[in-house]
Amino acid sequence: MIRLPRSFYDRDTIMVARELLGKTLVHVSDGVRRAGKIVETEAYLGPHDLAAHSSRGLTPRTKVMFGPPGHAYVYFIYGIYFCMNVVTEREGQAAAVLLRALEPIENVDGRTCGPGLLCRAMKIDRRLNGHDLLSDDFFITTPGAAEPFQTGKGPRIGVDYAKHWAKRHLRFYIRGNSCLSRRS
DNA sequence: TGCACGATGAAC
DNA sequence: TTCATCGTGCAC
Repeated sequence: MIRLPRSFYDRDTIMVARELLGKTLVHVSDGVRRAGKIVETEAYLGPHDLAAHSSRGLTPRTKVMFGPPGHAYVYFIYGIYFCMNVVTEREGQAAAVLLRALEPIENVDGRTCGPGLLCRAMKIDRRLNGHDLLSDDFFITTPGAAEPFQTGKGPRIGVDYAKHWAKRHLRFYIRGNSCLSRRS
C-alpha cells in the first residue's frame, strides 16, 4: 500500500485539505488495522488565521504545528475528545488540516462523523501527537478503486470567535455524503 | 497559582 | 439550550 509522500503535505494547505477527500486513513494498533475514507476536512492556514491554534504562537501544545509537514497534530478538547490534524507546508509554517469525518472501511467500531468521534473510533489519542504519517502504523493512502465525487465547501465549524476568518470557506467535504456536520 | 473557555457530542 | 470534563494559555 502506497503511503502519501512527504511532498503531498508540503504544499498549500487548502490544496491539501481538498485533496485529502477520498483518501484512506490507516492506523494499526494492538495488532488491529483500522481504516476509513476521509469525507470532511478543514484547513487552518497558520498564525495569521485567527481560528488556528497556532495563532497563539509557538507553545508546548502547538509545537507540532510549527514542525515539518506530514506529521499528526492530535489535541485534547473539552476534557473529553481528541481531534486529529495533518501538519502541512514547510517547517515553520504552522498550518494544518483537521480531519472532521470518515466513512468506515475496515475494523472501525462506532461512529466516525465528527473530529472527536473519528479519533475515538480509530483509537487515536495523545500518544499519536507528533507521529510521522509516513510510518508503517499510521498513514494516509490513495485507495485502489476510487469512486468519483464532487466536493463542497463552507465555513469552518465552531470558530465563530475568529472574526472574519470564521466566514471563509475553509471546510471541504464530499458532496452528498451522509456523514457531514449538522451545524453550518 | 487561579481561572475562563474550547477546531465536541449528546441529551433535553 | 445545556452540560460533561480537563488541559491550555493568559491574567494576576
